[in-house]
Amino acid sequence: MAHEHDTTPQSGDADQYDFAALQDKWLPRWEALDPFRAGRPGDTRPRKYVLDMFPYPSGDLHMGHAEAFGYGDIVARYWRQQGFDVLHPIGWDSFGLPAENAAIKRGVDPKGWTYDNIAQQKASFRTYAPSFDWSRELHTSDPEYYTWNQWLFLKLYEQGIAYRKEGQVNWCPNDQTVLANEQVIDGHCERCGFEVTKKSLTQWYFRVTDYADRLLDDLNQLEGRWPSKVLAMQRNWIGRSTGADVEFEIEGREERISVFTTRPDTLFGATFMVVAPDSPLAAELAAGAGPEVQERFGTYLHQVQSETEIDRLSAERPKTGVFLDRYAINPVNGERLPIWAADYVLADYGHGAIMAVPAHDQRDLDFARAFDLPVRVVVDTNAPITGAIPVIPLDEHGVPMLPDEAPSENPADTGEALTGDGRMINSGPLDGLSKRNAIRKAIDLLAERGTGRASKNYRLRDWLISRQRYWGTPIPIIHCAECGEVPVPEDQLPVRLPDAEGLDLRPKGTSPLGGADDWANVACPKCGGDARRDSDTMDTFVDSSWYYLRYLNADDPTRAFDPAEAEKWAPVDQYVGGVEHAILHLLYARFVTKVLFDLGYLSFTEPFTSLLNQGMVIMDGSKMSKSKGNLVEFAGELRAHGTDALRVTLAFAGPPEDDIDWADVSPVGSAKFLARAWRISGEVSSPTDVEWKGGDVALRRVTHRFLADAPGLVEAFKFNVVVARLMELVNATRKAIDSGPGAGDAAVREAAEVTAMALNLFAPYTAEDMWERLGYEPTVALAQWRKADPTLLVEESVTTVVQVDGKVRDRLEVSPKVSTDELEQLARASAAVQRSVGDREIANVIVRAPKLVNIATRR
RNA sequence: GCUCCCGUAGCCCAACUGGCAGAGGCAGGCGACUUAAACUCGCCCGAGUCUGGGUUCGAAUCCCAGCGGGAGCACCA
Repeated sequence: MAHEHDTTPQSGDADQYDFAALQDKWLPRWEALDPFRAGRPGDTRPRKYVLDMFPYPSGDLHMGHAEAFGYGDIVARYWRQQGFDVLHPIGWDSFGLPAENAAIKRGVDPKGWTYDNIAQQKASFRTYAPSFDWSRELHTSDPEYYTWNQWLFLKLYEQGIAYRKEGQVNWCPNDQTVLANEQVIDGHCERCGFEVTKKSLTQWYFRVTDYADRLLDDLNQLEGRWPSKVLAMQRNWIGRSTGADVEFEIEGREERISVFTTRPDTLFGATFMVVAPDSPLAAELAAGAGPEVQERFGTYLHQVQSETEIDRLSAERPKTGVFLDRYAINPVNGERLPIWAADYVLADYGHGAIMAVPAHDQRDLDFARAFDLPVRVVVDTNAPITGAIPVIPLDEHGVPMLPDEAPSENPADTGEALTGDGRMINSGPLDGLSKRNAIRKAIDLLAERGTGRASKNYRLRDWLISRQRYWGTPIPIIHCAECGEVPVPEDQLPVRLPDAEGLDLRPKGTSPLGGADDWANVACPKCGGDARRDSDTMDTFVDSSWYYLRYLNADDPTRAFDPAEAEKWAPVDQYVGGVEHAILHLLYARFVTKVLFDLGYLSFTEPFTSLLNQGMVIMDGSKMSKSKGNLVEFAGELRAHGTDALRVTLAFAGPPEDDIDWADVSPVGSAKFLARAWRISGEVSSPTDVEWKGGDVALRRVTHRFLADAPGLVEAFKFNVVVARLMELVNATRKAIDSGPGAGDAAVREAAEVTAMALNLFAPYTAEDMWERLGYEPTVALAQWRKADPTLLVEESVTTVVQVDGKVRDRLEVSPKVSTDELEQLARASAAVQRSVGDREIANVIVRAPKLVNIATRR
């Protein structure tokens, strides 16, 4: 501070940070440079594939898009600066219901509506400046794309993975249409709010359940690379449970009935059997029981089927059911078990029938108490369990307690089923065993007698992919009266979607495509006779299940994707998107990837190596919505603050996976920071070839600490911390200019250059302009990340904290290379320490050189 | 009901995974520049980490219990 510097900013526009001018200036120049095209011939850089979940073209970008694409772009730009050829493509998930709904409501063409939206949204994207390789842009609604959906369908069909069956599907009685599971919100239709019911229809499915074990087990590979929340949700959704299938003889029936149970150890506690009322089995059993039972059952079934999802959602409601006047025989003890039909048993899980053990299952107990059925305890949950050896509990006199008098509470009285571990009682050969051992032994027993075996079941159901909708991929199947289902030959693909013109798109329970007779009536590819095309279209989740592969060769008209390109780029290194797709999309993409692996097209089994889920942008503590009047419009924010300030604000707000409350953040503050950084680039007065070594060491230390730390922070998605560290660097530079060595110092130029280079991740326009003002050619996006100088990372001296009994008593300035012994001597010599220790005896000295010494005294 | 995650300055968030609770921002205060204001620049103010136990030389960090908030699943045998 001994010398003076002229730090007065020059007046005039040259020193006014104007984000709009920067955007106008750089956008056309970048587009001319086209720096983000990946996979150029001869490019020898290592590769990275960074992918954002592609958007549905709703017309404009919103804050959620800004956040997600902003994060994806940080990662893409980062890897580019680390020397990678980065593939960062973009496309449009452009099939789907909103286009069709708009068409119905306003009488417009779904195609025109969709492509208009894309054009509009693309314009917003340009200003927001993500570093996309636009040359690979795809639209799932183009025949060039969906023809490969059809190809995929045919491959799955050949494998028996795509199949048609009749099943219970979600049905909206108001809209007269089938709904996907994801379109049922709390039992209501997401479009009209009507209560959803079930209807039996013949639909196309993909056999996801065949892959259940792999989908579950392979999640272990993703541990630590995917959010644990998503892994948990997928595990939960797949819901594997292990147990046994047990076969019961039925009086008056040839074949035995299988039930699935996770508790074969409690077989001796079974007191009745329950079948799902809406299963064929229930109908058959009732039919065999005489007219009175049949009538009772019919009434009950009718009642069950008229129930809405809402009713079924309530687990609290009382149990209902009817006795079928039939009996099953318990295979382990020959007991007669009455058979009931009750809707707490689901037709499509396990075998649609259960053995009821009311003493040890809460649902069975509730049912037993409602209908006064017997309850038999077979596990003494009060008995201590020691490893594999059963321990017989003693009573207060030291006498071993006999099994029959052991349990203290009777579930029939308390209403609480005993579900814990314990010692088997009243169970013949299983008596005395622990739960785990009893399960094993029960399965052995059943296997010996040929009445059961170990078994697994899943909560996961097969994927219903057919939709009675227009705006989707036509299913490439032809129905022939003679030949049945005939797949469209591959060389006749694509089956193009007919024009919407003249079709009635209103939902009426059948596919609009069925009304396009010219389109639907075709000759059977097999026999040449009259036949009709399948009129359903595919779930749009089929489109998104493999799109990451299409980007690799988006223009190739000869195949869905090139396995050689897949070998080069895939799997995706970094996937970014919303947690709302935690199950459906991600599960389907994982499934399709495994199928393609099995077919020999891919060499990997998981599509997305690492996953980042961004949180939501909220306002005033709650989700933004028009009705709440707390909407933050992306377009308005962009106009007010510009791309860079928005992107910095989103990156700086907190951990990316947390929700961002727009009321808590300050885009104005971000703009100030950017202006501050930008101004520095105009003040630097040293030449581009200045020697760094001559620069101010204190500032250089800050710069190089940043260079050393930022990569790890970016890779850990701690974008907020990187921005904070950049702010620190800018503050330090400002200080060096104003009250340090001044704007001409080499360290100031170095800091400004590093700031520009790093700001490229968050604020591309500001970074580029700084780069130019510092004397470089565009583009900073391709400038390589500087290596930190290790000699600048070690301090000349560090502060050692000296504690006595954990409390800080002194600080010592020492060399970072100080030895443990030396440091201990220094600490012991400290006057403050000696005063603090007093005359107490020193029990232990912990030295963590060079940072800390803790002296523990005997107390 | 079950499972998981999170509680740090007025607010948003850091803290090398056990070693000085503060990197950064917002808000607030003071000052410089200005006729004044805005802008800009500088300085300042700030919690002992939700509560109660435990482990440890040492706990925001690990363990147990509770309180508060959020998310997912919910008759899946």
